[in-house]
Amino acid sequence: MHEKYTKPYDASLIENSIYKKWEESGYFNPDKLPGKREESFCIVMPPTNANGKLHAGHGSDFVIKDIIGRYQRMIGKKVLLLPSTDHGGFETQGVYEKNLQKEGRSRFGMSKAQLYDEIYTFVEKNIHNIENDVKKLGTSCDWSRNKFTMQKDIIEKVKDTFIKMYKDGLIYRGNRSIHWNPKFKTSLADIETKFEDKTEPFYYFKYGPFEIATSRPETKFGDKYVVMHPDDKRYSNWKEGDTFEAEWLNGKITGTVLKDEAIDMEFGTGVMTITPWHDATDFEIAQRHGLDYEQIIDLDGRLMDIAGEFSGMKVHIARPKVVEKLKEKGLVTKIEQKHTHAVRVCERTGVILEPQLMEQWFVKMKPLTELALKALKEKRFSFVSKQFEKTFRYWMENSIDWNISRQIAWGITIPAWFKNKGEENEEIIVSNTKPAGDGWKQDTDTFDTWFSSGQWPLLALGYPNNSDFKNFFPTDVMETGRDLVFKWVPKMIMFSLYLTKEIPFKVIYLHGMVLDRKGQKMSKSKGNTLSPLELSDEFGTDAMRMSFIIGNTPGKDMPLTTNKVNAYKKFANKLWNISRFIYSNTENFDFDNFDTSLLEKDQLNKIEELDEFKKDLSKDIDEYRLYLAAEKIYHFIWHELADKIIEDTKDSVISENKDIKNQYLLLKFLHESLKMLHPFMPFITEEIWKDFPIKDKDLLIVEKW
RNA sequence: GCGUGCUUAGCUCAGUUGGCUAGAGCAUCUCGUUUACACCGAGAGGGUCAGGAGUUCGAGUCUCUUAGCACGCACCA
Repeated sequence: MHEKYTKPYDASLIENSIYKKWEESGYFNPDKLPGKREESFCIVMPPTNANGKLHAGHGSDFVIKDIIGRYQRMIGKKVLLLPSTDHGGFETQGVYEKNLQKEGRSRFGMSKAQLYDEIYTFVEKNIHNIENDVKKLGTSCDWSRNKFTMQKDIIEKVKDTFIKMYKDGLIYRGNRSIHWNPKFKTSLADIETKFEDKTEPFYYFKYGPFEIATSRPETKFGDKYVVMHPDDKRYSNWKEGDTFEAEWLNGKITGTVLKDEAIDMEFGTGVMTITPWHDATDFEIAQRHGLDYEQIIDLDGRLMDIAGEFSGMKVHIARPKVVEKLKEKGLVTKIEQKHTHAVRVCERTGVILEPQLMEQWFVKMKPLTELALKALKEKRFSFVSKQFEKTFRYWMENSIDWNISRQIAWGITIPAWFKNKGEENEEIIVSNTKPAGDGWKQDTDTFDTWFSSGQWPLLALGYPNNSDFKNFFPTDVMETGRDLVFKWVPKMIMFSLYLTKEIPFKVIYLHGMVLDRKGQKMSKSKGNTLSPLELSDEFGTDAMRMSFIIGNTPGKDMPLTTNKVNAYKKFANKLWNISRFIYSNTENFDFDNFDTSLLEKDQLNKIEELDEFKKDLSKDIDEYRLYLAAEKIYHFIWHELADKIIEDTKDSVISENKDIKNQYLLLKFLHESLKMLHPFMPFITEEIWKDFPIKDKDLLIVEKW
């Protein structure tokens, strides 16, 4: 009887040493796995952002992939779980700038190169911390292949992709309405923004013969067009191109009437003026009607010279003053104090965004989305939860061109060169090297993070020539959070189809968000976060892993409570005691050489049931019903092995004349149970496996399923 | 406005292709400790499976419909 089993199971005593054993065995590395393994299996793990700590969402993230990986390893495949870190572009720079602020410093007054170097150092340290955290979750990934998006070879390939796409006409330089973050001074893609409801006053102004309504009076300096719906009977006397005189902010102006179907007749007065430079819808109207446009707000978010006495003011300060001036002129007809509307803000920083017209790099999406839709139609990849297929399709059918340039230091520089040829003419060359001749200036912009992470399965495996790429691509499963169904997954599919004609992965498993006990999103500001590491410390990693899986179908959000984690901590202890009982009553039993022909019908039936159970469990895992499989094995061990097998055979193995058939049965059930539970609860099963009476056995992690 | 999901025990949720008496964890109640395990065991209570209609020999499961909730997307001059 082993001393250790006399005490309740204590995860903290064994987890570190077990993980170390696995690492030392080399079995995380597919090249070092024992036995002959024909088939390979690969999951490229979504890169963790280099700027923070692991949160509860990462719990599901790593646990699900690890369960799948461990199972595939046990059924005899060459398994590669590839870990990686993403530089996190804009987000990371934001985190770093906050740190600077705390030190009383700022990035302004620092060269871009200096900022880049400082962030690199910061990130390197963080990556190390994150690695340790991922190990704490029991993740069996191959650290020797760890990849980072800012590695030199990866940067080169990202640039090569850009150049190839430019040559193929899939990337263009365009002057379009983009989302500008005036605080962090960069443009953003649509998916990096979100809407926030704001309740603000809504103003009605007299504008010549019309009444217009707006929530942004401070943008109205240059407006000289009024737009109405062509079917609006109230204004049927006015025709497109009619002009009128109006007293306005800077004195008298001549306005022009436009008719456009984008106007909502129900909203406001049914007439609006347009500000194309600072509103995407207005810009589209202006383009349709061939109008010119003027910038009102600069990149700092301040009014420009056109605003007269208001020039230089931040928009939110100017607004009440502008209204005051209009009031004095007698042009304010009505103010609704509580108008609730959605304002576009930066998803990461919450900063209110200002639409601006700017020259940026855009990816032409249509040819790429068509590739993805075709592959979907041909069922070359599939979603574990079918509902995501619709979301995916919707995004592919409605995506607009993608702004990939960011005006931040922390990112991969865009390999483009500009030469001013006088007036507004600019010559552009896309190349890794400086073009011959004088006057070439390199583009100072960097790529959107998603431009590199979108190519991640390819880049991480060393596309196009690395042997890993040949062995493991296309990968088997993409497992990530359901919020990435349109942010990331389609990009990987499109880049992969474009560059290699292959799909990047066969199966897409999307998990839901982890919520707090009340079903609310976890966030630092609400103070309701549960760190997987704290859970692991308190209840054991194995218990934490089970709680992330059970009772949660793929794609569905899941409230997490410590109560639930505790339930699986109890389960670990139960298994511990089961092992204690079995080992202490089978001492000196020769499991290797037991003659199974001695078994009687009773035992044979039980073993047959065991086989049936295992088949069923395997099927569940094969079809990614991990939540069911975990619950079944839990139930099997507690209510079959403990409640029935042990209870029924107890007397016969405790007595002086031990029944060797039942001893065998107990060990057989324990053997299989440990294997079946191992993907879910790897630490405790590996620990118990140490004492299993088989000679010359290897680690459980590579035991044959 | 468009889309997706949800509504099953007091709470959180499973229930895979329709098929034994609808399950688990937590919570509640009763009993039990010289017992592998009190981080336990034996047992109990608790459900018109949101409402309605339909398909079927049979519906928690499929179809339609009503209501409520959540999330995503679009618009918000």
